[in-house]
Amino acid sequence: MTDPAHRPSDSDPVATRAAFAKRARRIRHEKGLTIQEVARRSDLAISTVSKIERNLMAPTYDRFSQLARGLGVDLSELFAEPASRFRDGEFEVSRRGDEGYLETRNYTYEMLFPRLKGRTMTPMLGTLKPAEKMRFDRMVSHPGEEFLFVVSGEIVVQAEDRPDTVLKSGESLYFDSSRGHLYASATDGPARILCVCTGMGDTSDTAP
Amino acid sequence: MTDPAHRPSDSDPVATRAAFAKRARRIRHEKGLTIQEVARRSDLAISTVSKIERNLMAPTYDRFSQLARGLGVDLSELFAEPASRFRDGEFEVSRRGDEGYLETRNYTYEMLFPRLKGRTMTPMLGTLKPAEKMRFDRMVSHPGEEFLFVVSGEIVVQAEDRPDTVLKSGESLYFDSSRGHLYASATDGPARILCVCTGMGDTSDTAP
DNA sequence: AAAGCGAATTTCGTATCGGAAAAAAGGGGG
DNA sequence: CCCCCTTTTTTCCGATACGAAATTCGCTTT
Repeated sequence: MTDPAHRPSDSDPVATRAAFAKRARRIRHEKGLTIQEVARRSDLAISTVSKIERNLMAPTYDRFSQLARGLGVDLSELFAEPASRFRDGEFEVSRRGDEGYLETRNYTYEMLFPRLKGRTMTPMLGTLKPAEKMRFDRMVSHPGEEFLFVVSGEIVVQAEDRPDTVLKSGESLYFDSSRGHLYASATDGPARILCVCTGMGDTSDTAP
Repeated sequence: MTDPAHRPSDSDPVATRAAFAKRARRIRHEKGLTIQEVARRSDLAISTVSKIERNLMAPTYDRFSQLARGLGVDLSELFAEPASRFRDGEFEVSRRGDEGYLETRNYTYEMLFPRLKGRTMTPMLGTLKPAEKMRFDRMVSHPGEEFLFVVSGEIVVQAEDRPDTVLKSGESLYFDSSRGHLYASATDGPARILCVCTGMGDTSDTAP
């Protein structure tokens, strides 16, 4: 009915509500709660929770907000469907050199937790070759944020619209990954860095 | 009573609605849209959009779902409080010992980027005292995820429903922070760790 | 000033939400 | 099978969302 031309994201008027209803019920079941329990914790009427879960009505913002509290989830979580979620007591250790290597001409990256699906952060250990031995690649940029910590050695960071920055062992950097960036060792020898990214999904793609 | 900012998952019933209203209007202004334009694209009545933006009513699920479409944003974006958002090319270096210390009986934590508002990750450097010298605190837990890397020394990690885990220098750990946890040095001397959390807002609160 | 005009707000009637309580649907015992 | 207890659904009605139209606001133009 609206212009066929533009489609912002997807968004469906009432179609998504059915999905929302199912999600609400599923979350409740996963947490082992009863309707009355949720009703009590959210200060909603029992009947209201029941109707919402069966998609018999469209809750107002207020009820919706209360429901989230009653379910013990963040408001935005009620919209975050997807699948492989990092959840409930996940706990994994990484001994050095486990697996998930990523070798390029200038870096050697080791993905630390390649098997943990749905996590927010993507940590990796890298070994940087000296700057003079590096081929000059173009800078990389990707959505999300990036935290960089120098474990040993000394590195130089090139970033778009920024003077080069030298970081010594123990120093760190936090920046918007969408700014183009590039690392290299600042000395004759290699340098070890620890790099934690967000917004990379959880599949290995391009190195930072 | 609740945090002034927002965050963990508590969510106030109607208090947050005001923030929601402001956000809706701000997004509309940022996109240079008029109320009627949004009304047209979302198939909402003009008056409805106006009332929602001024917090004169609590829209139903269907309405704010339509509103999101009309604004050209994803539903979840309407709830993701950007507040002070980390944005567009942010770039900050942390030399060791800058500031933001957090000293407790058992740990010494140094918040690495206390000034960077709106970031997703909260990185900190910690020095752990030996286990035998630690007072036995109860485990801490908080929403979000946590990545821990041992910079030097050797540590022991206690976690709920988990056998104690010993991590040596260079090894790391990734887990759901809502599982109760506690760290200590595993040797006679202190240990240095790097800890990166998510979901802590960006104000310093309890140590991990 | 007054007029003109688009944007935003207010008014008002109706459709719908949403709470309290009644009814129904499980689920075990005895 | 009947009774008792818990969980869920249905019913009923007061409260509220929400659309159409009227009104007011904030401009610019003459």
